[in-house]
Amino acid sequence: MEEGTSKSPGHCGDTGGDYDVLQWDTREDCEVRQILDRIADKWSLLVIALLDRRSLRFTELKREVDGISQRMLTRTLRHLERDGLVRRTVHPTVPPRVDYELTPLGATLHDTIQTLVTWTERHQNEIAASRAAYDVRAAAERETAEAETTERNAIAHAALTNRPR
Amino acid sequence: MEEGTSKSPGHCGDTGGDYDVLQWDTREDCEVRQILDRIADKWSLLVIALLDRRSLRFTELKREVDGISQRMLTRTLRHLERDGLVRRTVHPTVPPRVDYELTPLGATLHDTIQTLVTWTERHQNEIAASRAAYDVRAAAERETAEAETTERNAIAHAALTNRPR
DNA sequence: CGGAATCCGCCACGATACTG
DNA sequence: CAGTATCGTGGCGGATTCCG
Repeated sequence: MEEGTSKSPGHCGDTGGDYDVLQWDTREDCEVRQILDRIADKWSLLVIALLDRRSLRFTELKREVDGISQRMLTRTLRHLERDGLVRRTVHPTVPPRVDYELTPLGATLHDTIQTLVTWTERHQNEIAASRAAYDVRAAAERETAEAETTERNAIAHAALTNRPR
Repeated sequence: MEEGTSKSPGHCGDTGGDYDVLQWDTREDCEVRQILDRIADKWSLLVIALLDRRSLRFTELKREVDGISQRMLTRTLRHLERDGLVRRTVHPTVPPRVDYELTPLGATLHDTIQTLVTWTERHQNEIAASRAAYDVRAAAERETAEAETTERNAIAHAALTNRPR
């Protein structure tokens, strides 16, 4: 069905054998990266998560996402629709009504994403702690470095003023 | 580092009750989003994937990623280090040598990411097909719309030139 | 070798106004 | 209501230079 002809605009992965892990990353023009970038998109995740529960109208989405501009919402939805993750249904009424819903493919993506969100929720405390510790270290280092430079400057200045040889 | 440090960790989610699914998405300042954005980062995934196999030096990393600037590599590594995903080891030799390796936390993240990459690889054909179909439809629509406007213009022009009432 | 600091182009995104 | 079109800008990311 959808099998076969991957016309391969770059035909990245599945050379088989070894680790495919190393295949998808080095090529930045790889198609996997394109899709990943879309998924990684700031708004896509939110839209997908919202649509997973029920289909929504444009304005409902706009209201729920809170912070998205209509421009970005439109773009995001178009992209998701293009990728076959979201289905757009236009009701020829007046005023117009457009419903958005997740396709089966989109639903499977949402499942996959959830594991990542779960990971994030589970480890956000560790990460926060790590960040705090890092910031403390960084601040300390910056301070010592600063002290050293001022001291160095003081020495140099003293050498120049007191005994210019 | 001119990076925007996340002040106000203000513990976003877990207001309890209902679905937590709906908690992490609506708040854009949520910490989960911050972490997700980092993961979504163009280079972070690549670096993590490479470090999963073995620890690497700075230059090795730079050579393997292919396309990254030293600035971005440094930034990426600093961020990952700050989040506790990567450990940085400086050998006080000359010339200097710095090794980067995944922390246990970073390793678990890599595992989680892998499921997403697997999903992408598994469905990239469907997505490519969907995109192609969408593009065809879009092109067709654009063409009809264009035809309509030209026709409309022709009618208007005729009306103005032949019988200006 | 492994960075830090500086300059700068560019485009992604937001705000606004208009349309059907 | 559900978009498109247009313009202005902030910041991301690349190139370059200098330092330890």
